[in-house]
Amino acid sequence: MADTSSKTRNRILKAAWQMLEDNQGSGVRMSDIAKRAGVSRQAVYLHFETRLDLLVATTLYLDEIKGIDKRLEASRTAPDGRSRLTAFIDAWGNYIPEIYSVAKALMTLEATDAVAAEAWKGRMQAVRHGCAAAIHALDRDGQLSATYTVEQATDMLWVLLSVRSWEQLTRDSGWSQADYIDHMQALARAIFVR
Amino acid sequence: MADTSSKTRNRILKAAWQMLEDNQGSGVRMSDIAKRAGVSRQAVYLHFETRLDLLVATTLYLDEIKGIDKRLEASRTAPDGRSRLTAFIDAWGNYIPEIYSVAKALMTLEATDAVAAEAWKGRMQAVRHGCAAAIHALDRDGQLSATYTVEQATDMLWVLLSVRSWEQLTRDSGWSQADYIDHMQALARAIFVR
DNA sequence: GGAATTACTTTACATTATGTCAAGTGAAGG
DNA sequence: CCTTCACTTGACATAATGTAAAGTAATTCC
Repeated sequence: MADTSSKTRNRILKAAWQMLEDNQGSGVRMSDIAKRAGVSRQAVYLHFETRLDLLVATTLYLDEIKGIDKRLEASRTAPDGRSRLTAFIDAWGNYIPEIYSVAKALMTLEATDAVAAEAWKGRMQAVRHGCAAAIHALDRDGQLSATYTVEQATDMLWVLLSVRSWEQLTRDSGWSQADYIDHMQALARAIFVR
Repeated sequence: MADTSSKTRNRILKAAWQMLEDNQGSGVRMSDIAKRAGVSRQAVYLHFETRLDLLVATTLYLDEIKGIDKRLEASRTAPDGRSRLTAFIDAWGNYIPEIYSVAKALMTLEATDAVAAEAWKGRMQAVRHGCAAAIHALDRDGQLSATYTVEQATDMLWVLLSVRSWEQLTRDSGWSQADYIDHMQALARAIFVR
């Protein structure tokens, strides 16, 4: 069954997620996932051609489970650019820790595998679109700081809200999640809002 | 000869550097480096215990060749905190592209190898010290924005000046090196200088 | 009720890069 | 002449991904 809805397929996805969560996204092998799902290693390959395919499918699975679309919608319906920016940072910034482990595994592949790099890039483009939408909203309100073009502001916001930046601040520098959100919101308002 | 100054050892380091530069830090094997250096693969292991050791040695080799210490000195002798911050961003920010390929190879290992993670962390701590020094100078002048503690400002500057952030802006978003430097300097002044 | 299909298991193997091991070579130096 | 040093040569261990082929047990179809 190459279908996207199969009991086994879902068990594998859940196992992959849990396994990555337990190990913070590193050192998880196909055989570990298979074992956790209670199937043979080959069964995994029956549902996912490669490890990369499985990881990508796991991020999509998480997006669905976690209802990220709905959560991002709050920022889309914000009354003005400024509050939209704040809401977007809240929604995306708080989603990062929930997907971090799976994202980490994908980022690890990214470095050595060109196909994985493309896949990760695609996923991150979605975030960039969110950034762009927030900046555009600000611009439409005539509230975007003159220091930045729409393009530049989008790029900068995208970097600030990257998984890597989140990782460095919360993991390496020990910031709490609340501090991260608060500071990012304050920083974004300080530099982007006129 | 386990010495740090040996003709062959230096040839290997140079070959590693060139090879990584040519391939942007990915897909470079020990055998490729050996071939380029004109020695056997085993000769490389005679001088460097592991691939990680070789990569770390290559970054140190680059630091020396490029004279990074001297270049960072300019920021240390700046007359005031504000100019010190600007000078530091100029020095470090312009050093990143010169070491990027080697750094990339190290960052790739970082994801899977705990020892590599430690090594990379150590190298990045040096950058953090530079950030801390610049922020401290600003603070001594009574010029640090009230929005940040010294600690927080250091962490934030460290993220902004991380290799990952540079990578995303210049590689993924297509910023020129000059744009990167200018914007980082302007941003840092805007948020950190009172 | 027998045949075919489906989903999965089991076992074995190819691949690729790192790192180890042991024996050999050729030149420099006492 | 003999030893030591720096390096070479070739073989092997390891670890994980991915492939291949044959087998099994349950369901479905006629």
